[in-house]
Amino acid sequence: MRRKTWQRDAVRDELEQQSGFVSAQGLHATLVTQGTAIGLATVYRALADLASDGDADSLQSDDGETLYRACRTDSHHHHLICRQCGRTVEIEAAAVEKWARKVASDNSFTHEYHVIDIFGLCPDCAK
Amino acid sequence: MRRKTWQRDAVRDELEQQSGFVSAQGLHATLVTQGTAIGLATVYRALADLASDGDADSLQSDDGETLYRACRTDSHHHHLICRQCGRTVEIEAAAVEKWARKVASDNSFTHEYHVIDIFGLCPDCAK
DNA sequence: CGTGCTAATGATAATCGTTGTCAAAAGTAA
DNA sequence: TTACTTTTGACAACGATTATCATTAGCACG
Repeated sequence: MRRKTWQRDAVRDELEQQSGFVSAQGLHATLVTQGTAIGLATVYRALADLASDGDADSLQSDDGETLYRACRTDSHHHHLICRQCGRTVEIEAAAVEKWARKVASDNSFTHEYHVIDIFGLCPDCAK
Repeated sequence: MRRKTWQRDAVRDELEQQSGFVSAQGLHATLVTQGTAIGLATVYRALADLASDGDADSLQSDDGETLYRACRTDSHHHHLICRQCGRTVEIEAAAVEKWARKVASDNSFTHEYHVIDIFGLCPDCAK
């Protein structure tokens, strides 16, 4: 049985506050800076639980960190992210949304959600 | 100036021998088992060079390893993943690949790569 | 051929994200 | 309350990767 603790709530709330993907360490640092005394291991555990409950997406960044994002099934958007400076551009993806839903239903998968993000080098960092 | 060494050749040859993705450690182990005395750090460096030269693809596995594959542009694919049991279905995404590249170039981003994964509940887990 | 310069190697130490450990603290049902 | 059990958190441990640095060996060029 999963118990309700203020730590889990704090992690969930802070994750929902974030616009994009965050690392466990980053989220922990944010919480601590805000005056929330919470252990790093607890943040890792809370995020792992959120991800396995389907309340968060997770993916591996190219430098080996696990990144998390609050799972928004309603209105979510995608990002084009510069891997050098972190600059992001919001992108329209209606066609891809539809494609993702179709792939899922073609394979009889339900409760579909997806992680679609594009990375690259922005013009300024390309030189 | 990049010098030619038998170690780099050994890594490249062995990588081309492999059918799918391999980790640096795995490739090193294979080489050593075959009687090739080569250092682990050298394998890491050779693979990183191959990847940055565009001769190999690299990606992060879900357990945090960097995996390498000799570059074959026709075998890039994405996954439909059951978030309950982990069962995965490989999916073709040629149209989405093209879309991702277009989004990147429309915004003058170069060296594009993307994270596209679809999650859901497979038929068995849906009940 | 040497000879000199310097990139590459490899054993090992260091780093970094993450997970395991375990005693203490706190949620929950009675 | 009480009893039981999960969760927490400080810290140790772990595994993949990277840095260090003395040694080795490509690769011009004489």
